[in-house]
Amino acid sequence: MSSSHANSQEKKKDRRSVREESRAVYRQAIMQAAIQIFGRTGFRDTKIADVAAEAGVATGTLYNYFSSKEDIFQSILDDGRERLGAELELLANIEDPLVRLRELVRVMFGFLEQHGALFSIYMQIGVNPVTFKCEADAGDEAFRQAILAQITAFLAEAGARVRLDHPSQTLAMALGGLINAAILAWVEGGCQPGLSDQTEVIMDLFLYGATPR
Amino acid sequence: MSSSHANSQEKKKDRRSVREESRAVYRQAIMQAAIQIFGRTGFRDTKIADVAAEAGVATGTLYNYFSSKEDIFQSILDDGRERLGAELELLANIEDPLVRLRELVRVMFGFLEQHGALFSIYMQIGVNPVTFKCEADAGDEAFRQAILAQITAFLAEAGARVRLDHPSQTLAMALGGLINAAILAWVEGGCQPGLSDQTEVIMDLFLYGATPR
Amino acid sequence: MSSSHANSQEKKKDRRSVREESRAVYRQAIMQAAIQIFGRTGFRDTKIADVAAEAGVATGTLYNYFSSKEDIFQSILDDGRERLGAELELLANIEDPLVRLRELVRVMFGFLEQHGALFSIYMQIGVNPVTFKCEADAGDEAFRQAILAQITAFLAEAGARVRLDHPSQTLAMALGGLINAAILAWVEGGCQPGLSDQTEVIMDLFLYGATPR
Amino acid sequence: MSSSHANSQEKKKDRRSVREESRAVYRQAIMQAAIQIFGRTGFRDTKIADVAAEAGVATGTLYNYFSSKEDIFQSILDDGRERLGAELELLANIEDPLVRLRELVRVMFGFLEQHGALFSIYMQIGVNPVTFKCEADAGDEAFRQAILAQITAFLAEAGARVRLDHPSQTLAMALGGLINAAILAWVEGGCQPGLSDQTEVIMDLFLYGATPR
DNA sequence: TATGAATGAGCATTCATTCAT
DNA sequence: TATGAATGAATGCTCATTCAT
Repeated sequence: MSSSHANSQEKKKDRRSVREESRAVYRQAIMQAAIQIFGRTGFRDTKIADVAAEAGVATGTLYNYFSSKEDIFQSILDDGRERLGAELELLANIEDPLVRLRELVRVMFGFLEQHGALFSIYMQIGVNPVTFKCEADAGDEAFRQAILAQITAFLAEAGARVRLDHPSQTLAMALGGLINAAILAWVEGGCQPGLSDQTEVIMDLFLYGATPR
Repeated sequence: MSSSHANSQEKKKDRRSVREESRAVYRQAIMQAAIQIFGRTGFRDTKIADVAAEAGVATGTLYNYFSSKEDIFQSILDDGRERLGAELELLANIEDPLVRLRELVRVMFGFLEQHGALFSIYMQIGVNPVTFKCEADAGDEAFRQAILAQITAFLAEAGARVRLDHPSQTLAMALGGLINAAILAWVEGGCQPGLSDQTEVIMDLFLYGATPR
Repeated sequence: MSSSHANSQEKKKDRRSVREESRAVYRQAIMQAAIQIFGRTGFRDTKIADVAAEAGVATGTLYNYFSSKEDIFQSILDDGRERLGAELELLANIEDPLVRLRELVRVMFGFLEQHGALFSIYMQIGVNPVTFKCEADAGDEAFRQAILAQITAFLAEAGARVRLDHPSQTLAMALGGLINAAILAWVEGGCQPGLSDQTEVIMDLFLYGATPR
Repeated sequence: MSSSHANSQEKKKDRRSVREESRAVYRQAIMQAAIQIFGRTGFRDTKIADVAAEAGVATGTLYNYFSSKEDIFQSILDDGRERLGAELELLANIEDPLVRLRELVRVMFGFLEQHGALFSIYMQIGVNPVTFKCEADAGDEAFRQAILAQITAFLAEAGARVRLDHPSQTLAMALGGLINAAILAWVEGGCQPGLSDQTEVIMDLFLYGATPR
């Protein structure tokens, strides 16, 4: 009897965990599909039906996992931020601030290479603060600012090893621009592998400029 | 009689030119209105009715001057490109390629300051080649490339006055990134006057980098 | 010239009044159609598309005249209330309160005979205070109460000509019940002409009861 | 062995009757829950999920006991009719037809007081023969008619003790209207206890009318 | 048999475009 | 040619029902 009881409990647990796992799997599948479609078509032009089709589920199913089209979009952004944020946190161990800066660039490039489609979602809001309205970009703008703040802090920590006749913010903005330019070129080139290799080039131009020494 | 005939012809001409002028005035009014609304609301979220209201005409009237919502949008872009292109052509007179480069930056910044609302239209397509689909961005991407090509040419013309261990395209891309960064910061700051003043800063960072000499 | 000017003004006026008239015609046509369909199908089961079809217009057209499905429903109720209210006001001239009461019954019966379909709309909210929730019934419940209040007042004015061992409100409630019963029977009988003829019967039963004198 | 056999048969019986009892318990629980929710929200606005939640079962379970949402609704009505019918049958013992009539009113009032929520379900179809369409109201309309027929019969049985210048049906209809009015007032007053006390008032007004003797 | 997630038909509303005046 | 009302296709979301576990 006790075994049967234990068994029943076990089954319940199993069922629950199976269900939870299944939920996670569905959520991920939907988000992956949505990343593809949003990335390809843009938020407004994406039809929920298309996302469902890409995910291989019925439209109604989406609403068992997300409350609305916007919720899906937000969840993708949040998820991406979380992942990138986690990767960036690992940089804290690096002693030298300029090395840390270089690795930050490398991490971002690596992240984009891994999550190409996700990136174009970011493009829809991150690069264009004017177009995309309040609802959706709040969190993301904060994230952009957070990265810029980190770059600024690294530069400040570098002290006299970088120029002091421009404020750290200005230098950070410049590096941000160079990173974006590399990304843009990479996207235009069709997202071919090798973005990470641009790290050295970007850092070289950032640190030493276009003039020969 | 001949005078009367001449008169009649003149009248016809007048009438025709008056009509043409009137058409041009309407077109301009509609485009101005559309720039405001598109800039404020984004392409997809803009309603034709709002553009018409802003322009002070009936919705049907728009379709006497433009064939569709997209046509209006495209016309705005073409118009802007034409104007900026004309301003950039004036640079040809400048001898020194690096001075020419600096003035190119200044011209772009000046243009943006003058056409703030127009700029955010550009944002909707120019900065994000991924999102905005084929129909609309063809012309604009070409324009972007044209500017980059010009920058590249200027840099090539500068010969050994710039580093030769990176291809001119790479340097051009870097300058493009710095320009974009400055623009982005300007927009985030609320498009306050003074963007042109960033020309020196951008060129300084581009040419000499972040490392003290 | 002045004549031409006057003419132009006239035309404008004409156009405006024609337009206003046209608007009114459309509104009425849509409301009539909606009365039919709501009456036949009930609020929830009525599809906007059906109303539009019945009215002979496109679905979008409805929204040029009403802001929502509920707005159409409300407008029908308001309109009906207004008409019935106007008819009831004419009773004020009648001296004898009991005659006035009888004529009130006759007016209500006559109104229903004229607006049969409209009646079943009333049924959807008026008779069932429990089911139909807050949004829609506020105005109508108030109207019901207003009529009951009027009946109550007439009875009070009748003084000792009616029984004083029950409060006027109770008597009014009873008369209301008799009216409703007659209406119900009339509806069940297929809304055949002759409802007004029930006035005397209802008043007779109300005043003298079921017991022979 | 035979005992074991008998035992086994007994067990089967037990098991079956246990199962049947269990089925009945579930059915009742679901119907009770549905009465609450339907009464609160109305048929169309009630979600099966809400009924299931109120009943404390899964949505799928409902469909093991009822074939559809409408089936649940119908079952509630049938059940209520059955119960009320049973109570009304007890009146048969009463000799005097007018006393029987009075007790019929009392039984109905008592039934409503006991089954308040059920009542508002009745309201959704019983009082409004126009709105609620054929599928659902057939049974109920029949029941309404059955009650009216009973009232009519009682009145006919009363012979000259009631007025003969109106057909019994008309008198029955009048009493039905008075009953409804009392119910309506009771509902509007929030279903406070004491509805049964209205029996005397209703009968008094029905029998003697509003005119003092 | 209970479960609860998947299903997908159904529907109110929007808005670019057309067209009669 | 200007007008602005009519048009109707398009789409996000709901929820009764089914079904695999």
